[in-house]
Amino acid sequence: MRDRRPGGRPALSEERIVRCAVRLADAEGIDALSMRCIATELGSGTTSLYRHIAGKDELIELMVDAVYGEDAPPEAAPGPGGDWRTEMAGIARGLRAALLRHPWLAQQASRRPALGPNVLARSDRALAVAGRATGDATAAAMTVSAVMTYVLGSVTTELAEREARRTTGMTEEEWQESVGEYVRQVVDSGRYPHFNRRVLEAEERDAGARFTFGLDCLLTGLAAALGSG
Amino acid sequence: MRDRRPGGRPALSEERIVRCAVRLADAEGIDALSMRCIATELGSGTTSLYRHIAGKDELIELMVDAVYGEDAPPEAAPGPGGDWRTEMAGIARGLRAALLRHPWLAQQASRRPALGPNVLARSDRALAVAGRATGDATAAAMTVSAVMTYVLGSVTTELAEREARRTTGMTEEEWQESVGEYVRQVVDSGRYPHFNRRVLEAEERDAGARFTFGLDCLLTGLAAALGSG
DNA sequence: TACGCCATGCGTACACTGTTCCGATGTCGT
DNA sequence: ACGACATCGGAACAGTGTACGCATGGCGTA
Repeated sequence: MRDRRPGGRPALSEERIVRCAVRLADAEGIDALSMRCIATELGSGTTSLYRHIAGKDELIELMVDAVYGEDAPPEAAPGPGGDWRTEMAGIARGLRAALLRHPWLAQQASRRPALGPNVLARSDRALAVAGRATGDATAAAMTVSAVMTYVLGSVTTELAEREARRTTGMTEEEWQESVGEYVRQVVDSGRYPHFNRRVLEAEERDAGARFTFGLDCLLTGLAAALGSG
Repeated sequence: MRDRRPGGRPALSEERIVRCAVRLADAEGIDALSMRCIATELGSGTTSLYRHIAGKDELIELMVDAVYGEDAPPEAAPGPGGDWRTEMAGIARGLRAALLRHPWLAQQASRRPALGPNVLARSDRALAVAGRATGDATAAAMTVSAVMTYVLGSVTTELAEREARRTTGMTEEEWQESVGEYVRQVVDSGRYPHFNRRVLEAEERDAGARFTFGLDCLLTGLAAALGSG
């Protein structure tokens, strides 16, 4: 009855669905990602998707691993010439970039552990670098864990504000205005003296600067721990 | 028509609703938290809740600030006698404990920035400690940011596994079994040599040990950065 | 004491969600 | 040419957040 694509090749496929879902989640946010939405975008019936994926949970897992498999920026995979610190910093920046590219990714990190093949590949590269700093496999594993952990927390904090802005539909300026008003009110209450001091004296560094500062400190501490181990 | 509570005092209140919601979210997970569920638990109609809170979003914000306001464990607020490093470590452990006590809390951190009064109070205490390490307000702010960020990432990673176990209803052993099977399969593929090395050689440290290791390293690096600044 | 206002509670309804069931359709192997 | 089969998709179901409007009863005021 309906017109079908000539040749009978399937219009839907796991890969097409996942790619479309990633695109939609990037554009509209993970909350707005619904099966009906994906199907409409793909020009197919809603329930047809279930011929290729088991359910929404599995779909999200596939999405997560798919974006972890995106080409890492070149700085994340330099030749093995440099020292391990700059290389590890490169890997961290690459991970941060991936998490920032797909704001929903960090949210999923708190719901299920990422264990897909592409995630494992990233771990493998990081472990290789850490292995150059220490021969102790346990120490190397903990080093990688600490760095990944810091990156995740940093991006999460950074995205929280951005997401709040997006869902409320505020522009950067409106948001600043809104938060500024609230902060001023809190400062005037005088109950948080140190917070006041920060607001009044500290210059506002952007998220990138904060990320780099903390990462440098962490790597310094790791180097110290590994060197004396 | 219905029996009402004598004295006409309102049975519902924002505080009662928030407390109940926190209890339910702790017990059943944030996904199972629905308005109908809260109302049933409270013995009231579903839409009655909206007399006291604006909507689910606001409710969650209230929940977040409520648990941030829970009494911090004593170790988090020692007298100002000790050095700033151990005090900051105490604050970090206190934050970690709060996030672990309410597994849904870390998930919300990636959706909206925490700005409630109780959150600000915690920031204030941390800034006080950081201020003892450096006179530079900007440096102090970045130090606090780095520590909080690390804690959030660490707990997020830790909870991801726990949550996955809970939603699949697996016991610790079943989960280990399930993941172990998958890991063995990956190892046998031989595509991730460093990952293999970790699996084979590294001893498995629990989440608490990993947290402490990374935190110590971060604090070491921060001390170096602040000392030379 | 009697009246009316108004905060509070809540039943109904609506537009959504993910998912299961089952029928229709078209292609391919035999 | 015919039957098996994979693919597609409409209908239906249980569940969600919440807007609307009506009942109810306590309280301030006359």
